[in-house]
Order: sequence, then C-alpha cells, then structure tokens
Amino acid sequence: MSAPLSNSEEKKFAAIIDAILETADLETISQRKVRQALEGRLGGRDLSDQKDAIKDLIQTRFEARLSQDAQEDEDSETKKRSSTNGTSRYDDDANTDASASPEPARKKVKRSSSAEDADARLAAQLQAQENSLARSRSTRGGGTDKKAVKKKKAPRKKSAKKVKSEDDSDVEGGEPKKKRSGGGFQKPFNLSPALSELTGETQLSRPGVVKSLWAHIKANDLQDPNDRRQILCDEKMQAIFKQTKVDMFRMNKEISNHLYPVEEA
DNA sequence: TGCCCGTCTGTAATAATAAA
DNA sequence: TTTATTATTACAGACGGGCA
Repeated sequence: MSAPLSNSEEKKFAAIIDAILETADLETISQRKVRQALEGRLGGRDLSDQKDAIKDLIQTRFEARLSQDAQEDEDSETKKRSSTNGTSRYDDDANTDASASPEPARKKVKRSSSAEDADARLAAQLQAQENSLARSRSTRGGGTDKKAVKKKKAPRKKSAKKVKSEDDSDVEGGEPKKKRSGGGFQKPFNLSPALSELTGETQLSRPGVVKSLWAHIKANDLQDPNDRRQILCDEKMQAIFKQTKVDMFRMNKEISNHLYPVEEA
C-alpha cells in the first residue's frame, strides 16, 4: 500500500495532470508517462511512495478529460445542427435535450456514459481486429484452441445459474440487469396462408402462434379426451398439419414449416 | 521476465408458450 | 421435462500490452 495524498497535494497534482493531459495525445499517453511528467514538473520529486494514489488520480483526471472531450464534441455537433435549422426528428430530439429538457443533468450523464461505451466498443473492435490478425499469423494458442475451450462445459451450467440467482437478489445495489429477455422469442414471422387463416394474423412470434393454436384448440374442444396430448385436427388445422390427429409436441415442431422469416427490405 | 489487467472469442444458458 | 425456435447475456479461457 502506498501513502495517500493530502487534500492540498491532490488539488495541486490534479491541476498539473490536467495540464499534462491538455497537451498530451490521449490515444498514446499512459499512466506511467503522466506520472513521469508529473514528477518532472515537481522538480524530479520521487512519487513512488504515493504510486497508487497518483495512479487513481491520473485515472480520474483522464476520465474527466475524456468526458469533457465527448461533451465538447456533443456541443459542437448540437451547434452545427442548430445552425442548419435542424429539420429531422433526430435534430428535434437533440434540441429538446439541450434546451427545454426538465432534466438536463440526467440526460448529460446518460450521454457521457454512452459516449464512453462507444469509445470502449470502438477500442474493443480495434483490439479484436488486431487480435484476429495476430492469431492468424501465429500465437501461443495457435488458433486451434477452440476445441480445447469447448470441452469445459459442465461447470458453466452451475455458475451461470448461480450468478443469475445472485443477481436477482442483488438488484438493490447496482443498476438493474439489462438482460433484455425477449431476444429471438419476440421475432415476428410471416405465417403460411393456412396458419394465417387459423390465427387471423399474418405475422406472429413463435410463442404467439402456439398461443393462438391453443386458443383455437380450446375454443373448439379439439383435445382427444382419452389422451389430451393428442389434438384432433379440424379442417383449418388439417390444412396445416395434414393429419387428423397430431401430438402436441409434434404440433410445435410442425409449426416451423409454416413460419417464414420476415425480410425487411 | 513475469505478473496484472483489459479485451475478445466461443460456449452454454435463458427467455415464452402450451399441457401432461 | 418434453417440443421447437433464436437473440441476448454471462461466463471462462486465451492472449496481448503495460509495467516493475
């Protein structure tokens, strides 16, 4: 553990770091370089005793600088849009945010975080490109490590479930899990004419189709009384399943033959 | 040189829907 | 648990860069 910074030191160092970052190339600067520059501006003072505190401070000032840059970019773009008398819906939204929003602070926070996310994503993409290039050449893993990774599956099952349950009980502290349930389940499909006639819809998600089918089955009392898993097909259902009787599990399977992906032009 | 941290990739789980 | 589906999310492993 290194020694902490006093308040006066922190203020002083923060100002110097800001000045260093002001002139530095944020793409290439490193904590080490900033610290060395700081030491230089302090007349060669050795800061190794306070390395950790300095490190945190540099990190804080660096993030502040990034946020500031992002905000400046944002402002300049907003100005640009205003000056062109923005006519698009996007422009209207932006102007609303900047001027008449009752909660400007909240919007700003949200924006800066998304800007950071964008930066992080961009960096990640670049890193990915570099990694893939490096791997294609030669790496320790040799690019054939996929199968080695594949084998480890058993432990994941448990850990995944465990984490999920922990998350559920842990909502109070952090931000709500942004687990967007719904994923592919909400994906709409075009229905075949036969299915479309039965459901009364031309587009439905798969669960929606199942729901409609069961509504139809119950409304017409189409379950076999001897084996309720068997569905007695009426005319509409026979047009779909080509059978007079269909197992409810098989029914779900057969549905896929009547669903077509929605092509968005 | 070796450790630590950040990032990417691949895999598995999960989500909805029905009834038995 | 069974049946089918797929987008999303989380996890674990691997790797590279930075730093001491």
